[in-house]
Amino acid sequence: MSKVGIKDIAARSGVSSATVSRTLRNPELVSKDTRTRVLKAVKETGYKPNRFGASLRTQKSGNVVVVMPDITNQVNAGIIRAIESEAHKAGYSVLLGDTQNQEEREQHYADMVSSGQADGILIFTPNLPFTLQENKPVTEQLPPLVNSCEEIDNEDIYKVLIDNKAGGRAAVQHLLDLGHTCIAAVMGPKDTPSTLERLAGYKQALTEANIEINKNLIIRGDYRTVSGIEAMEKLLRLRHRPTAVFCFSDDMAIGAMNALREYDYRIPEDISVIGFDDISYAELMYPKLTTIRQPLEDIGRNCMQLLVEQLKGNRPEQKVIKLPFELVVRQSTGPVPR
Amino acid sequence: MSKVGIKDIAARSGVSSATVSRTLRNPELVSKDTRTRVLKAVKETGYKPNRFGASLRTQKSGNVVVVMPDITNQVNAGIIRAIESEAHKAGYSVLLGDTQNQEEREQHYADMVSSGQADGILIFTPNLPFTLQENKPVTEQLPPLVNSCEEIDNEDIYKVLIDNKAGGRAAVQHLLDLGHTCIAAVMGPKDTPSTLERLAGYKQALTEANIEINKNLIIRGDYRTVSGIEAMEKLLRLRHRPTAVFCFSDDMAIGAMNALREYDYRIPEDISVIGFDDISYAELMYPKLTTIRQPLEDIGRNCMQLLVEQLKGNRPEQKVIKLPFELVVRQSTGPVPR
DNA sequence: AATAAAAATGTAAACGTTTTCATTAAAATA
DNA sequence: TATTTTAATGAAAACGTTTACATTTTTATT
Repeated sequence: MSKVGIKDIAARSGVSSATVSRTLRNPELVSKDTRTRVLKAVKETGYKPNRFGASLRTQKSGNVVVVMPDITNQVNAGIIRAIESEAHKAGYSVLLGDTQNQEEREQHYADMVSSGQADGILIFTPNLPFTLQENKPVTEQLPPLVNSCEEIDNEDIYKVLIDNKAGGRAAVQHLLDLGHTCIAAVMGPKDTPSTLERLAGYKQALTEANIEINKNLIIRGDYRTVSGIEAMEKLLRLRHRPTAVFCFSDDMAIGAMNALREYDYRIPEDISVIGFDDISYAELMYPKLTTIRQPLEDIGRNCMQLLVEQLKGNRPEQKVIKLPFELVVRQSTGPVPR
Repeated sequence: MSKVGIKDIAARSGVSSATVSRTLRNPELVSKDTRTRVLKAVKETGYKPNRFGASLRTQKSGNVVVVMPDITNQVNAGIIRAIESEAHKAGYSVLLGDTQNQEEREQHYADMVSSGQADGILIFTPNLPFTLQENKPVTEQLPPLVNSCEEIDNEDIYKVLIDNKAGGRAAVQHLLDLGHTCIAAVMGPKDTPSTLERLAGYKQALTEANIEINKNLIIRGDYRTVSGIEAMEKLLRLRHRPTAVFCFSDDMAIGAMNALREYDYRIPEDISVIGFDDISYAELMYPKLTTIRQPLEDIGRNCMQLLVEQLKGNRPEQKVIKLPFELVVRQSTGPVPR
């Protein structure tokens, strides 16, 4: 591997290392003549400035770390793709922090910014992996940071979110509009903000329609497919079966549909299913899944842009960016059977 | 953010910075007494050793970069999850290089290892983004590196692969066993090794069965869903329609099934569909997709392990690890209609 | 108690850049 | 042509660690 350093280039082109550095970082400061000479040497040797030397001096890593529970998830994958793309544009590299829901790992990735290995952090879990001191303003204690998807309970940090409660409400309202009154909910993982909000939306919609909330119709899931299957199996055992099911994620909705098919129910003739997310496979299911779309691309892009702003040293006035969701009606929901 | 450095800790605990460093890196070299004292200071201040100082000295970044065409893809996502997990175990962080099929980006990520920002690289594209000199042995010119999924045309680099040709052959053989003789193929992106191999397998199986290869039945795709839809539409227009379709990816198979449904074909009664990959959604489709399974988890794990070996300074004898595929028969394939 | 061996610690150099400040060369102005 | 201004370059310090080597302290051996 290349052991050629800035001094080699300096020697090779008969200038000082300072000039080499300038040629690479601030070409306008160096004469055309020497510039070409240096660049030639760089090309010939394949010289790449050592990042640590540079970073040590500048105190900037050029990295950004993103902390996510599971990158396999289509929602997260979609978001991270946009992040990566936007980061690249801004000249940053992204360090992947797949936490697999382990707090230890979350901490580990947060430490990367403490240790200077990353200049900023994107957090998609509801925990703030930094300890704050009471007396000081929050902003001064935190690195460039933005939070998304699972809202951290702190008003002072930057966030990009969708209105999960309104989303949940819209989903249920759609079912109500179709005449359903016995509507089940399959929740996401316990105590996650997104799930709590969607549940609040579910309850609000029912309450507004003067429908009593039936605890038996609310099942706990974890956003993953199998939990959708299991939830559906539980619901089917009920004496008063729901005629519609609102799953808090598309993956669970897909699981639910598979369970229904397993037991020969027709969708939506017997039971309607609505999901949340609008992952790409939603419209590829049979029947095509009705769902609430999250603008994944936008979320990722906005997250990164908001981070880049901070990285530039700015503290944008607006702390939270709300992005719109959208009800996408397809084939998995239909009128209540009579 | 923390501006506390090793010297602060040294001062705080009344030792030299060398001892602090040792306490953190080689605790066994320092007496129990001072150790606790130093650790206390570290804890109190929340000191995190600056990575650049350390890396500059040790010439190790503790990072690994993975270069992939598209992280949104379920296949890649599955692999990278395993990579991340394995990397974490070995104490490495992973830098995400989503190239989005742009050569410029590939190069960019490869430069990260040249610049010392990463100690090793995992490459899932068929190009080697390093220039080699003829006269020297390849191994000496390359950083720790392993290649997977899309095979790079070079015998000297470490690889973990599945036998795509045999996989293609197995898929077609399964269809032949069901009595099909008019079998279409929907290829992946032009000139990618994986697709070329699977095509070779397809042709071999047909030739062995004494079936002439019909070019009209071979359609070019790009592994993505829409190309599967389009390919199927083309096939349906043919005077002699195939009775079975082998799609070189599950995504395309899913697209193909959607197209078939769109035009009221029954699967598998009218046309059988087989995919490749066995992504998690394969068994959630209706009908459940028959496919060739790639052991994603294994691929990722082996890649990282092979890389870690090299990172340790070893050059394992065995250059390529072959992993087994598996035919997973589900519901999307059936006997030929008569 | 004297010596040798081992353990603990400190000193200082080194890692490869960037950038401030000083200096020199070139261009513009008088 | 002499002077001022601007542009181009160089010298050297600084970034924060780790570690080879030197030194001191402790423990073991005689």
